[in-house]
Amino acid sequence: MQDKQLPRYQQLKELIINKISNGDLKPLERVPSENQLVKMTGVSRMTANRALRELNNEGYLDRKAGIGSFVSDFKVNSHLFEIKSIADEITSRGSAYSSEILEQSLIQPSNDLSRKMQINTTSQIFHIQMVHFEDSIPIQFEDRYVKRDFAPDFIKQDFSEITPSAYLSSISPLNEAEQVVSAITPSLSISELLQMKKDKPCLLITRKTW
Amino acid sequence: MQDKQLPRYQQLKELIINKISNGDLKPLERVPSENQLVKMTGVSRMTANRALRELNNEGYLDRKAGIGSFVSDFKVNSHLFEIKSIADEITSRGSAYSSEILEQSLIQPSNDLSRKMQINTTSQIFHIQMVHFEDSIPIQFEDRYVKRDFAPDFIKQDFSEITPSAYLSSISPLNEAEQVVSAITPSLSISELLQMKKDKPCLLITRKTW
DNA sequence: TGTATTAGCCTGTATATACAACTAATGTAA
DNA sequence: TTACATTAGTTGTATATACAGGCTAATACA
Repeated sequence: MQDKQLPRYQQLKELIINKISNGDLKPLERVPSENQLVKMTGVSRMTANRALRELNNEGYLDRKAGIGSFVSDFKVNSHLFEIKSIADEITSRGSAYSSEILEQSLIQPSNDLSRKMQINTTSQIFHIQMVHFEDSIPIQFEDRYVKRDFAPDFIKQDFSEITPSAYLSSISPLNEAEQVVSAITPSLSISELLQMKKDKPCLLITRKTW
Repeated sequence: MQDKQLPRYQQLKELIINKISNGDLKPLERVPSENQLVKMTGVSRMTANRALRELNNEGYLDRKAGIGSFVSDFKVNSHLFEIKSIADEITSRGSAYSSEILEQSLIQPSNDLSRKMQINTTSQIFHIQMVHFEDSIPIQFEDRYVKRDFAPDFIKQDFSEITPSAYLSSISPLNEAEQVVSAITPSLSISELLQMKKDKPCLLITRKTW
């Protein structure tokens, strides 16, 4: 694909991003200092500086003069997009968060679903449905599909303890999202789950992350 | 406030950003090259490079090797946030855009409005209401308030030719926005303006830009 | 023992220099 | 005229060097 090689500072950046992605470097963990990178890779300090500085600007790292460079805690600082966990959002409002699992299973995708997820119909997909509560008031219904390959242990999780979003972030913190927001009048079953008055509108957020 | 002076690359960045903000440098216009900045300001080429490179990363400039550095066209590339003009959005879908002005006046803000806009009640505020059409179908009702100080000629514009968003962008392209999206059932008058069926939900976008 | 100093690490910035790659304009030879 | 080479200006990258300033731990000293 890309025949010519990337610049060295970019190689350094990707090396570190990869280590973060595959869990080799965990949040808050120390990354090699500029001088260590110089010794390890043979580049000059300025290109090591550029790599770390840009990773800092992009939110991957936190750097402090005199201390060092550390992997950002993505749970706190969601820089790429506001993929805020609904649980965090509720607790940050000072309310109590709880949830109820309706469905948690391993399925074969329908034709429509496999097309949307760009997989073939023989792949396996986790499916989870749950309701999120703020102070015992149901405020969100979640209907989520996750590739089995991406999160093999997804089905084993106890999502009354950790939300799917939080769990998936812990596996691979680097997500981008594409979402469409629209206003709908929910179906009767959903409307009942959320204890809404009949025909009251709500937001439908269709989101795809990778 | 900030007693100690900013680093030189940062001073350079702000100098250029200011020239863009006050219209001294217009979109697509050429900005001084690295070597010109060296001669003009006495910095080394590397710090001029850093200033321009970061402005490029932040979306203020477009740079091409062998060509030069140019102010970004913010109408096309809205990097800060997707404050896309409704007109652009419609035309980019290949549909025909049109609009109808309902109200265009200069008012004194109510107590509530002056508080929301953080001004005093003696300031003057432009008020405009209009409906946006996609292929003759009404799809958006706009209710906008603008500080007179910010755009003194706002009231003179012919918004059947240029949308308020586009006009305000042309005055000051660097906007940030804070917006809240919610689902509502619109009032009867709005619902009629948009030719919606009664009790059909729609999106309410409350937005504040500066 | 307690305190002050120092040494050594870290990031942050700034400079001078060098070479590569790209582009547009210009000059030159066929 | 046309085709090619040259040249100058641009950004992109990489290095070596230097100094400032923040922080920590070891060290020296009273």
